Amino acid sequence: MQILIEEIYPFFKSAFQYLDLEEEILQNLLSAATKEGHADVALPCHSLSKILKKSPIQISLELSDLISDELNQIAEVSSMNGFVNVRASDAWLSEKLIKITTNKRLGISIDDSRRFVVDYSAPNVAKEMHVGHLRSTVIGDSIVRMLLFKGHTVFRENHIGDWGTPFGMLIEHLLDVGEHEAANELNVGDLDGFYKEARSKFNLSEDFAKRSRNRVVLLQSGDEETIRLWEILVSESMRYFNEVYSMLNVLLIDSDIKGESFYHNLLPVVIDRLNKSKLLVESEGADVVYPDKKWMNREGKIMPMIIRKGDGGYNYSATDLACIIDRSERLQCTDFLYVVGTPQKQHFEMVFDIAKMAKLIDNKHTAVHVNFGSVLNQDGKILKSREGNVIKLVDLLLESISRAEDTIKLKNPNLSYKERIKVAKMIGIGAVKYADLSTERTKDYIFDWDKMLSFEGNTSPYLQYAHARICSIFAKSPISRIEITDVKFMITEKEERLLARRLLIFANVLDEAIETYSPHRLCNYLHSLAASFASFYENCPVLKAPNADIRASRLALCDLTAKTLNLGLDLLGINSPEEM
RNA sequence: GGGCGAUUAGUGUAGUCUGGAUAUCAUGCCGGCCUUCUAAGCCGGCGACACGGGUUCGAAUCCUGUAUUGCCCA
Repeated sequence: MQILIEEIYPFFKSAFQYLDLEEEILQNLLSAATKEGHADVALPCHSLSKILKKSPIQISLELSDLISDELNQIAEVSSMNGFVNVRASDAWLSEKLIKITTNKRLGISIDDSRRFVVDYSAPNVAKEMHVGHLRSTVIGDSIVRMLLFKGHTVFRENHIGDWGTPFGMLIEHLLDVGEHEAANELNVGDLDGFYKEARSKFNLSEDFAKRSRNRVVLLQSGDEETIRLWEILVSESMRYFNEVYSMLNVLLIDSDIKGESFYHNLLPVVIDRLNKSKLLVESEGADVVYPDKKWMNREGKIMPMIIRKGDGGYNYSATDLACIIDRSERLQCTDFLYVVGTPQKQHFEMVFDIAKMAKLIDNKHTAVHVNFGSVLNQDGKILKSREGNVIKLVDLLLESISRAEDTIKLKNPNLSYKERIKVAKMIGIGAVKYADLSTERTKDYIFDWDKMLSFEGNTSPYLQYAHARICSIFAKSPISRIEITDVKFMITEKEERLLARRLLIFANVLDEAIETYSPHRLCNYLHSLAASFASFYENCPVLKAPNADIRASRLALCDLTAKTLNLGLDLLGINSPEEM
């Protein structure tokens, strides 16, 4: 409990001075208790044993004697097994609760503002969005929300695949099918069908393949008619992607699109910069750079990063470096986040390495590959979009919503049709997003319909349910939520104590979540909060509390819990229905 | 061949950076709780740090070896 540590630190400091111990030791040792049941903050004394030539038990006793009286108003101090244990007093908890309750940001501080670019989602034009895009989109979006809330400037960038050789065949296929017909096909979301047809024609017909290659050349050279056709592909795909985004309730909008084509004109600049830094060398006809950190290829030779192939075509590495130039120099950003799967790890390490070598970025910049694990099927194999085996993201979302609706019908038949539809969307989409956000992002993820859509356990419906129950209390309460001001919290029951403690660490948890770009930390926290609320709810009557003061206090606990759940879920990009 | 990562109850999962007390949470299974604010809930019980060595007063956490496994390498 960070706020308690800060508060009691000075007392420990003077006790340490009295014992002639260095402050640095204190800084390392004084920390949140590992067991929630033992204490809030603990100081293990075992390592002091050597210095003071006494047993840890004796030291912990002495230390607690030294500060026990001083901390009287704040906390109870005891010693056990060579630990000094500090447990916050009910009065102190109450006082701190008042502080965050009267604070619009629930005690969350605003950081010194930095300028971030978050690169996420990145679907491919004329290709279906699948579960792999889900991870990037959902994780990236939550990180964006958290950064914004902490007061940073954030540029969202949706780096869509809208350039390169496949567009030759896609455009030729578009011409074959007819513009209107093709737009229709893309519009209804049959992107994979369109792509596969083009691909199979490319493989089967020599003539079509030849046309496609010519078309790529036209596209690269900026031929007006070709560009017009290309724009049809892009805009129809985007219309479809936007439907998915709107369904998913993510922040991405059209102006966030910075596709590969957007950086096309910067590619010669990349070559120029690398040349000026004398990094670019010729190898087997290609322009390459050897990063400082050495990588071996299969033949055991030092492997360069290819910037431009022998045929003059640019590699992804060139585009990625162009992005860095644009983001650093035009947008003046300091922090670059790439929400991209772990398989790209080596690629990004090389890119960042080269960017530093070429002085495209320096010490004031950070470039982080916010990597995430693969989506696996039940057999533990990578879920790939094989023929006839694609799982369309839209279908997944629709099924989730429909399952949520079935459950609502069952559990709350009194809800009107209109409400039910609305709430089913919040729950169905929330369940899918939460399933993806709540596990440590670098781990592989097993795609499991039943688990994803189950409303039991560590899931968003559980959190949403806790929120809805609180709203339901207020719906029946004579005191409304806005009337809750300068309440005196009366923390007396063990369920109230636990709930209060959980409420107080929100700001700290959020800081940790954003520091490591780990939404799952926020998820785990919200689940623990909802669980402690559920326990409180069962054991501490609110509206039927023993007296008016306790009722007011409990209503205030309810209100703060609801606000915390609401804000926490919002930072995950999940809605909190008021009834469900 | 080189590089990077992973391994925690039947299942899933947190903790590993920065070592600390009885390893988190969920699911599952067993047993209780609806005339009382939404039982999508609550209460109680069962059950795990892959294996070996090292460092340390103390190791899931640090070092090292082995096994299994995943990914990346014009």
